[in-house]
Amino acid sequence: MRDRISKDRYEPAYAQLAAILRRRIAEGVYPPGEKIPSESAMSKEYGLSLMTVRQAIGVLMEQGLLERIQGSGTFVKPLKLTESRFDLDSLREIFHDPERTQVKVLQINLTRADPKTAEILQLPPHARVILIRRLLLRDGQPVMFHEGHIRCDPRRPVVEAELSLGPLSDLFNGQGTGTAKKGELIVLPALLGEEDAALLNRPVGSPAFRLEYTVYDFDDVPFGWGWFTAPPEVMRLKTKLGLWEER
Amino acid sequence: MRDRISKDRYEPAYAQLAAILRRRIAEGVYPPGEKIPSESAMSKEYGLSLMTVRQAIGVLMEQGLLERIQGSGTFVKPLKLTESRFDLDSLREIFHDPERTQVKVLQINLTRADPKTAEILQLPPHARVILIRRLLLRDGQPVMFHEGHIRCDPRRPVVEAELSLGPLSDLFNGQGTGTAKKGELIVLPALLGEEDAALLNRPVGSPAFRLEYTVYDFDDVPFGWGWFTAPPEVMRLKTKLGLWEER
DNA sequence: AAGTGGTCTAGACCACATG
DNA sequence: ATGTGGTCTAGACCACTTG
Repeated sequence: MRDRISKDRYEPAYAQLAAILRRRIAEGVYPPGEKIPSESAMSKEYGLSLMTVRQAIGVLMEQGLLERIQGSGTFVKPLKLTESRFDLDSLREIFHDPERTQVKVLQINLTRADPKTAEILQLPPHARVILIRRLLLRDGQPVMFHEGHIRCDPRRPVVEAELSLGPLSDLFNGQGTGTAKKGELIVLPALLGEEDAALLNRPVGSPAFRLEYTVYDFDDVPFGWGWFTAPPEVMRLKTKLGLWEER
Repeated sequence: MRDRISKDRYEPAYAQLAAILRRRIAEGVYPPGEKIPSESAMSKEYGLSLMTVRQAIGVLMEQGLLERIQGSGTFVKPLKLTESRFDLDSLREIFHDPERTQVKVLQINLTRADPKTAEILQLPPHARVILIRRLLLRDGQPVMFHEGHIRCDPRRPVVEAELSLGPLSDLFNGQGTGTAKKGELIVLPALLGEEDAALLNRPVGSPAFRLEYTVYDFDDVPFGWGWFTAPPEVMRLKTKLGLWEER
């Protein structure tokens, strides 16, 4: 109870309270599964308004440390491996600095849709599509392979951005100014085939991630799909959960 | 401007406003990258308090649809594949119903730590550890393989839960009542080796996920590590981003 | 019935970005 | 200087859970 919120400080009150609660959880004062003091109790104890207390709890909820149960209380959440979340941070680095990243276009064609592409893009068989295959290099070393299929739509100005030699930033850092409304992604384990392995300069049959995507425009029409192939060193799916130092 | 918040309704005002904004984004009224009306403007327009408007925006921010930039405005966020997040929902199903899930213990030993285990668990070479190897079955079909190494600590009552035949729920649905403070996980692509393949009843060399974990107790001492091997059908890493119907 | 979280208001002042 | 989001208050009433 000796913890206080200092008013005259750069750190907002809700953040201070969140830090206090976080520390108490780490010290075992509030063990996993247990209830923490009620919002009104903390409001009085620290001289904060209810909304501020709630904001502090909100912070720790986003971090997966607390759980609110209406009418019953706020509880310390035990670790659940099934609730872990992975993101593609490791790829962000790559696409965010054009200094070290180069793109080598292997192939770019106006061609006819194969059956799978026709199905995914909801096109008649043999409709026209654009096929792109490219290699992503990092400091000159090949790190990722990409194959993409784009609907060939007269209404859309065949998005130069998507064909550009640029750092793919349009696909990964925001679809141009907004052709895409939604997308679907799936990560799969895969083996490097002969071609992939040669391109990426790795042994045939070594394990890699395959990131498949489909993107839809604002009419909910799928306009592109494809995949990236990346070895695990490049695309790390790593996460922490529970109480690590700073978040 | 014809949208209104109806007061007398089961749906909270902030949710109604969030739905309105969501629809406007979907309709292209607020295109990606553009600024939406200011909080005070919406506060006046809909007759809501500022806090309520902020809550609505907060909802859409969590969904990755909006981005607040202090002093500048709130913007519609373009799709960024690198910001997609994957979770282990597919595993949650498995561990949550003991009806269909069985665990078959293949091996359970008090043994000596191998070098890797000693390093990870911060133990002297050849220290005592518990080794568990088990097979997870779903409707009688093998779906997942687990190998775990647990620190053999006299202070801790060798957590029966962890050794139990139970549905592993302690590992995946909350570490008992709270032996674990934090954990680290990494997903890797892998090939099924001879043993794994035989156990899981799959072809040798087929691709699979390997989920490696380490868990720490409240003294920050690592007390267990191990991995799960699962074919992609079992452990789906799939996600959507952008504007799908209901979230 | 009492306690808890969930929603909401009508103000206030501050920090930051932009012109 | 103006407008934006960021924080905060001191109340209020409602919905839910529990004894």
